Amino acid sequence: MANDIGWELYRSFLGVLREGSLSAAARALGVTQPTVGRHIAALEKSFGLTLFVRSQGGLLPTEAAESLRLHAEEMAKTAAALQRAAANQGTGVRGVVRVTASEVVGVEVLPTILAGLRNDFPELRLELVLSNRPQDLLHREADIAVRMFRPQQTQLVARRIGEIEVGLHAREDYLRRHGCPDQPQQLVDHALIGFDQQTDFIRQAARKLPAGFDRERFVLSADSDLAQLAMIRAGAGIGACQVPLASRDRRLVRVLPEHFSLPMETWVTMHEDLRNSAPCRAAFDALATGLQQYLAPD
Amino acid sequence: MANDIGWELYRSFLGVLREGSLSAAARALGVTQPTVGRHIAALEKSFGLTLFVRSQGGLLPTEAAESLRLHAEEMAKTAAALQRAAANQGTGVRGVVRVTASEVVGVEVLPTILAGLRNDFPELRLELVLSNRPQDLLHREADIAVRMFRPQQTQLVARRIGEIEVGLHAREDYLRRHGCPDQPQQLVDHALIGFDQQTDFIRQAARKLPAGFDRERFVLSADSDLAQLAMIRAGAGIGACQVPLASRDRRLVRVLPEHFSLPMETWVTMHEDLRNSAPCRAAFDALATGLQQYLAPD
DNA sequence: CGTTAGCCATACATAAATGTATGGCTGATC
DNA sequence: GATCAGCCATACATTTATGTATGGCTAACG
Repeated sequence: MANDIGWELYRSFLGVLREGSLSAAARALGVTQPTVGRHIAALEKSFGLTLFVRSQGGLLPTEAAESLRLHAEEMAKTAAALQRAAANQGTGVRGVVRVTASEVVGVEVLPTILAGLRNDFPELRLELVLSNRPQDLLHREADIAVRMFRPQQTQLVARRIGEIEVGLHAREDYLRRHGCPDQPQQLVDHALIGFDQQTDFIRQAARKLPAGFDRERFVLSADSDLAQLAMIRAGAGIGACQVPLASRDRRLVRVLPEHFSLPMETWVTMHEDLRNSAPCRAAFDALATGLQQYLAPD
Repeated sequence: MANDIGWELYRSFLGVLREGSLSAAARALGVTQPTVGRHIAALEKSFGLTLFVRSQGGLLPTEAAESLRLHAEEMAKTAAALQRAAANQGTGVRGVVRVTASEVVGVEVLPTILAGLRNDFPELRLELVLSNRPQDLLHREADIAVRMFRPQQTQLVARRIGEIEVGLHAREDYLRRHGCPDQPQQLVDHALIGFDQQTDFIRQAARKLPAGFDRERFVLSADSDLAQLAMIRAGAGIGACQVPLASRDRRLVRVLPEHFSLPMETWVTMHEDLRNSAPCRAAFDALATGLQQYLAPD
């Protein structure tokens, strides 16, 4: 049983996996090609197995190497998390804070809030991770999350912001041309902008939808919420979007407000260890107040 | 933004956190004290914060260092997982397989099975992690788990072994002295060996218990299942243990079998990626057949 | 109060890892 | 088919990291 293996080697290993060649990995890692080559050789010797077959134009990973990839990726993630955690540890509001949110919120709502935050704290840096899949706050894939459900785990500091209402909307001129439905059944005659049944939230919400607004009727469909929003704004038809978002755009009109209304609980969440971190705390507070204002503008 | 930090430094960092001094960490890591000292200094410089206050008799971690501890621990765990994964990748049944199980199963049932396995494959090494808290198979804290519940996650290969029955038992001579109860109410007059209400399984099972066998009646209590078992074997009173375990010991007699019977579903589980790993596969099969035999001896 | 055992810091020597330079190889492009 | 751009492997120089040796310090113990 040889001794433990230097963690640096794993880093080179991951580099080669990602980049596909010693040279490219070396460039990415800021070292030279022979160094990476030696690292891989050392690993292969330690493990007693071939990780890459040297071929022209690069190295291609063996099955064994692929099976180790996830572990290496996780090491990289953890190393990044550690480094960020350290950067946020000092005094003063400086460092990098990673914020995760849905695409729509990230594109439409957060920029204003974060810009204001950056204005108050010039030494603060922000990273946005936009994804509908919740990031793992416990392992610090992100520091702060804007989420549409009550967080389950303890160890998380969570603040409930309120409810974002989702409703059907269309552009004014679209409705003028096609008529504005005042009964759900009339939706059949309209161009409906739909969603793919992906997130848990949608699956739940789908049961509460009024008849007439179901998947088979969709004329335009997109898996991206942003694309749906863009289609609504372009006057392509009737679709669902957040009410406070639509009310910013004077051309957008709400459709069937009594029949179609989905409230989404909104939470801002972070790891409890970050309460004492000045930059995270500042970002957390800014997000909470900013989103509150988004929900209920004065 | 300084460059990324060498992963080796994190290893030294964790070493100092664990050992409490540069010298001790150096011994543990197989390097020298000045080296570790330089690593810590390098980290502190990179982060721009003090991780340890140098005091007589060692370094004591600052709050900042403590907040980074979990990340460092996780890096170590992942590195270990990667190394094990690599060791199991080669051809032939060799390498290290980590098996996790409850304490009772690990002490009473597995040794025979694993000894046989080792006999068949001398190059195979086994690590036992005994804990009632389930280990994380996805992150490979263990390779194979013996569990008392159906695994939730996909990505896991699971085989249902059957049901282990838990019943009340006591030693023959104890019952001869104190009489053998044939009604639950009579338990009141006996020395009951009890458990602390810790695991989920017990909390659920507690509801199904017959009257008379509840926490207030316990004369002897232990948080360790092994200690309870030892007390039953020592003839200290009546307690719960696995039926196939008790039936090995001729002196042990089952008590109130009609009134008290808890079946525990038993599963052997591993990560699906390990299906192609010869050592894991061998261990998985051996555990499955071995446990099956434990449940229903011919 | 001296002695011991533990610790950290420093200076210097040594070993190890990295970088530089080069050659040979392949496939693409003109 | 010649040129070029990309890659890996090797030999050699250099930097970097590590180990060795030592001194100073503090707490515990006789």
